[in-house]
Amino acid sequence: MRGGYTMLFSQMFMPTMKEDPKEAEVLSHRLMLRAGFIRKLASGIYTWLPLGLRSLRKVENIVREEMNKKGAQELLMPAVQPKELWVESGRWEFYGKELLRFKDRGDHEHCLAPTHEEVVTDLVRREVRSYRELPLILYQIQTKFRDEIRPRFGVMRSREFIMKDGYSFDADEAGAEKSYMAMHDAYEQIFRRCGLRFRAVEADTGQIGGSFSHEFMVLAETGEDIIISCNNCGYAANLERAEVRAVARSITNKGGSYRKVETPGKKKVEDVASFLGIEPSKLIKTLLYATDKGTIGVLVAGDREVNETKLKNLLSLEFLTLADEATIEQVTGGPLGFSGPVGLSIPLYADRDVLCMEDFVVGGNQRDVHIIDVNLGDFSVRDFYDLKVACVGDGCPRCDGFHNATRGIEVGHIFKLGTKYSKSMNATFLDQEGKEKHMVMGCYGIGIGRTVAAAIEQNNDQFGMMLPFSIAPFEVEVLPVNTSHAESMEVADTIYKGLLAKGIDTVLDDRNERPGVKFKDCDLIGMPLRVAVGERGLKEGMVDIKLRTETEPVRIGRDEAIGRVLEYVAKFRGF
RNA sequence: CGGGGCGUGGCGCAGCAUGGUUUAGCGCGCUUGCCUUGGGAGCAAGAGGUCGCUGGUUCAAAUCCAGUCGCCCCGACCA
Repeated sequence: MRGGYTMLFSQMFMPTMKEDPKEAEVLSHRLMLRAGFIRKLASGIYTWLPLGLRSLRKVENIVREEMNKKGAQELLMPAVQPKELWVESGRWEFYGKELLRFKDRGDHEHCLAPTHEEVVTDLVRREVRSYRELPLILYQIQTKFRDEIRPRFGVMRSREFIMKDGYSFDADEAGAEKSYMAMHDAYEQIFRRCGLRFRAVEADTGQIGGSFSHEFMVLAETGEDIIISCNNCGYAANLERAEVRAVARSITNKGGSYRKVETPGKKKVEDVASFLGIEPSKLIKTLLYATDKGTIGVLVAGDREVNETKLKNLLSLEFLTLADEATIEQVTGGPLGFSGPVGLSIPLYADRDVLCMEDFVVGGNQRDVHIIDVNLGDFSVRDFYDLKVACVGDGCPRCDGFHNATRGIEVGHIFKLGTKYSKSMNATFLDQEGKEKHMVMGCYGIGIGRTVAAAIEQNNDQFGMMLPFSIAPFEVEVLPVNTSHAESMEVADTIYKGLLAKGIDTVLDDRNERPGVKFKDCDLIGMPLRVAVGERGLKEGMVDIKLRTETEPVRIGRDEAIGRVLEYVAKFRGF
């Protein structure tokens, strides 16, 4: 039996654990270790064991099917890539330490690929000459490596990971949008079929520009990302992207009545506010940033944070960081913690909240001094923009609703690249008029392993995993309660073989273990459907069928078991 | 990279402040036998650790000191 298709637990390599391993913090990680899905080799580097691999493959196949349905074609690109391509795209320099670099014996520099824009663009530019060959969507399912700052949560954020990455090449913007929408559609199908509760949210497009980027977020308390969504309309975005509705200015106070007050040693907003006996929202924070376009100042309400992504995009900045103390003193004349807009000569950008503030407090640009009763007429800013980090309760930019916040796990990201890579790497084609044009690209990623982990994170109970039929390692487990009871084994074997013959992904727990051990393992691994065959039931010719999601089994005649299982599978497997 | 913590049989831990009664211990797991079989049983007998590594202090180091490696957790990246 060994070496063949092993669907007998007695012969399967499935090291389950009764106790929680110390290294695991989040639930999915713990369960994946306990259920024998994965084992760690090194920080952020994991082996997928047979059970886990079965789930991983099922996700992969769902991805393949849905990608293929959209006309995308699978290929497989190298993980080791020469430096030259990355220099050409400009990313050898920009990618940073996440890009693992090394030299081969000939002293040539290479990297372990974290993503494949360079290679796929190089491939396509060599082979595609004509608009007739476009559009083209290529994808692969392949191991990537990113030397993450801090790997954690097991396979959720690992350094080596399996990713589906796809790339579209179109002749024009309209085509690129079509490809993008096709991928968006495919992703919806993929995550739906994986049984995930998810949401596609708008994401930042950053330096690449363009207006299209969505992240597919699996909703989970332990998610690392924050999703802002409207309680009224369909608007949803990640935190760095989330916009806030503009509010009309209702203040007419022209100012001119401000005065300085002593605020000895009060640098933080909270300290100043409590010292003056006012709410932090009555203050305006003046933050100085060092940028590639010089030092700038940003004004935001005292109780809010500046969204640096918004700021970066607004001013098309390459580089943005908070100014150091020396710069602050030089620009404002006062120390850190006492900066204010009054009298400053650097460019000031204000959050729109400031428009609705009156008689507020700002720093006095000198030690231990703040200014109170300040109004908009008392200083000048370039303009007012949406610059703050969105919060629960903020107004939706699209309707009259308000923002909610939830946590999510990013399992997919689709991105309109435009001509960033086709320009830097000169990927062109001849259009209908014989003119040379740059291809318009998109890229589309799915973390395959992360998707498995996210599904577990979202589907579990105190006993273990509760994966859906579509991605559980097996669909059905036949569990003979006592393997030394001949009739039990006979009936179990008949049902097991009968289900296999019907194309049901079935496993037989034929281990000579005590019942408790087998039931616990079955629950831990989260077999969607369990058929328990025991001496007791058989006395009446019955076996027990139980869905993992139900608490009580259904007792049914032994000869009807296969038929009933087929009904369940038909109902829940779907697709 | 900064801050915190941990490295002791396969897993989870105790022992370490106050070096020597410890032949380094416990639970789970593992092996063998008996027994048991509808929710991680019971009894008995076993196997398995140069206490992360290197160096130092000492008559004596799991225990003290230094260095080093690995891992985990909290903050800056991304699928």
